[in-house]
Amino acid sequence: MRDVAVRAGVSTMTVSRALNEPGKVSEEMRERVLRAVREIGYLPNHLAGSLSSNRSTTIGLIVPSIDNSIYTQTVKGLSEVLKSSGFQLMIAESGYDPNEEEELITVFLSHRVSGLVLHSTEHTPQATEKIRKSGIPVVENGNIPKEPLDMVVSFSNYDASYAMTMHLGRLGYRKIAFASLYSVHNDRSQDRLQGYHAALNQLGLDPDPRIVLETERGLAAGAEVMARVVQSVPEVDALFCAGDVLAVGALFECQKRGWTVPGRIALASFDDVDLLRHVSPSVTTLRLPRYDIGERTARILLSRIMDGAEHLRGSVVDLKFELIQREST
Amino acid sequence: MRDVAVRAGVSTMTVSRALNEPGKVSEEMRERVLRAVREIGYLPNHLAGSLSSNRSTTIGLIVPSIDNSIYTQTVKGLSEVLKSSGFQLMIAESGYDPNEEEELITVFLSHRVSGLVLHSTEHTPQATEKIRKSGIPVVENGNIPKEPLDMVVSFSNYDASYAMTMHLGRLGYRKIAFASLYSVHNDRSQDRLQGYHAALNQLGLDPDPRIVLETERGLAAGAEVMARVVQSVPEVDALFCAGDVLAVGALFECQKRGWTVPGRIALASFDDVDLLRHVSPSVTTLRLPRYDIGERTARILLSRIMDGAEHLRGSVVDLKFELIQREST
DNA sequence: CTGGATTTTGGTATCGGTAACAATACTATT
DNA sequence: AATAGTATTGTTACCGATACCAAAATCCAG
Repeated sequence: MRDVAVRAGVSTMTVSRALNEPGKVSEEMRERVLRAVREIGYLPNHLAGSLSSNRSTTIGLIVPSIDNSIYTQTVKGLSEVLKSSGFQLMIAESGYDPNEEEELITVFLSHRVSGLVLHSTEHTPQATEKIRKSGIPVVENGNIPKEPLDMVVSFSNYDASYAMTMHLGRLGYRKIAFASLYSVHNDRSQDRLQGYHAALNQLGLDPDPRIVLETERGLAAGAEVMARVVQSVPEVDALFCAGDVLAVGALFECQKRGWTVPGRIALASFDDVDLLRHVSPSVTTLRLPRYDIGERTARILLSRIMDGAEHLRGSVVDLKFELIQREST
Repeated sequence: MRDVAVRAGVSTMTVSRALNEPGKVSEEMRERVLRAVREIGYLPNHLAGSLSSNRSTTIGLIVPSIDNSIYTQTVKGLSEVLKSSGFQLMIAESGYDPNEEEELITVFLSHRVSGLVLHSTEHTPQATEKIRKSGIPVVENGNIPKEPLDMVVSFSNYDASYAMTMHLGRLGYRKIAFASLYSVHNDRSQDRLQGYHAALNQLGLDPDPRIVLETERGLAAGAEVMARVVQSVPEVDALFCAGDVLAVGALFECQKRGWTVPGRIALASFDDVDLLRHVSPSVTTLRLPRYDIGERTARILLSRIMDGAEHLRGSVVDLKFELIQREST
């Protein structure tokens, strides 16, 4: 930058202004500086700028696992909005481990990110404390927690699960099995389970622990769950797969065994992946606003950072969901 | 940091050393400093450190589109290795546009990333020039280009496509259709097409422009391609979908129309997504080392950055692929 | 034409660390 | 015990920008 200043015959301060606050500099100066910048091929040093101004243009994002299709839409939404404001995204994965998450939060704070996005809503006390102390805005977006850290942009896993279970009940299914992902350190999973139970209760149906299962992610797991449930409790008439692509695996298993869907057993899923609309029978599911969550998260974060919109502190945005009835129920 | 130094009764230099080069400081000092750090709740400022030392611990990654399942495995591989060395990942998407990519490269260089990972292998001249001038190591990993920017960790799209087409030819298929993604600004796509043509030539089969199609991504596109090809050129006996989930869409279309696979038409795919093994018939495909590419990319980059392994400059790592014969051919 | 208000530009300190070298303390050798 | 050698700690300058305030230039009314 010094070189640019010398070349343009001005002070570094003027160069800085010409580049960052063009309005505060005369037309002529601006051109002279920009020409010098071009001639020298000068590239501003963001590190120095951030250090000096005590403002940064990076946002930290922590997801449990990057290779999960449900996050990518959210990341895309985040990324697109942030890019348009010149912000950068730092991404890391916590592997569903709160301690790992805490570690990553520390690293991000060290990098002086100006905002933090956390998918998980379970954090260690130290993590919470560090974030509070740093004073930067945070958005949680995997669920709507009882005690938010700061802002929340999400949908309610409890409500969604409740809605789908009620839907199955209203369609006349009486023995509704439930499969979800492991619920340790995963309050999304826990809330889904609770929503399911609340709905059963509302429907006047008795819960049956034999048909409530936790499993890992993936097609194979879904297939296995379907086989296990139907064989161990033959009177089951519906399966609600509250996790990832479980339902697809379950459907394939039915096709393989010759169990008709929804004749022999109805099937419902949780996330509207493209696949569910194209398989036969198409699968009833919940459309979750994954992309919108990312977009809205970015917007609310930017308001806080750039406009200092303090009134947004602690705000909770429930983006809702949509139940899509298809052939499988 | 000044506070920590005062509290521990030492100079800031000693604090810096106690934290970053523990070996260069006496046992007693180290403990005294660490205690002060804990008491104050001090968090080092990475920006300042990087600026001062002229070294950063961030790597920039540019992918065409984040919400594409084939990249996530690579990102995971990258992320895991980098994390273990305390490096951070900045991710951005170029939307398949070289100008956008150039813009992002500029931003990343401004942020003084110490390495760059590019999925695309097509760049603007200015982008190439900026990277060269910056002197930082770069890895391309979407393809093996004729003129690499620097290092490459990938597989050959040409070889893979050639291998699959030859495989189909050897199985006795004579009228092999080919579907790929749009090839503008996408040399991966172009290379796949060339591999296909080279194989046809080798097999002594005549190319037929009516059965070579370019389409967008997605299940619907795959379905549409299958329908179009079979109806316009009935003598076609195989379809090679060289892109994403096209093959799954194509398979569903066959099931819907009652075309047996591989009886009426054989089907082959390009990327070994989990799904292809679970559908019925299971689909012949190419297993590409997506995760390994990420892992290896990170390692080679770290060698360059931390050990200054200059002999690695310009190295090209071909991670190969594996052809998986299944029921669909 | 002059004085004061306003805009434009510059000087200097500083952000929070590390590099490079200097100074001091400690060890070992003869 | 003296000296060289090594390990430990400190001093000072600087990384490359921006903040803050001062100085110079420009403008305008009276």
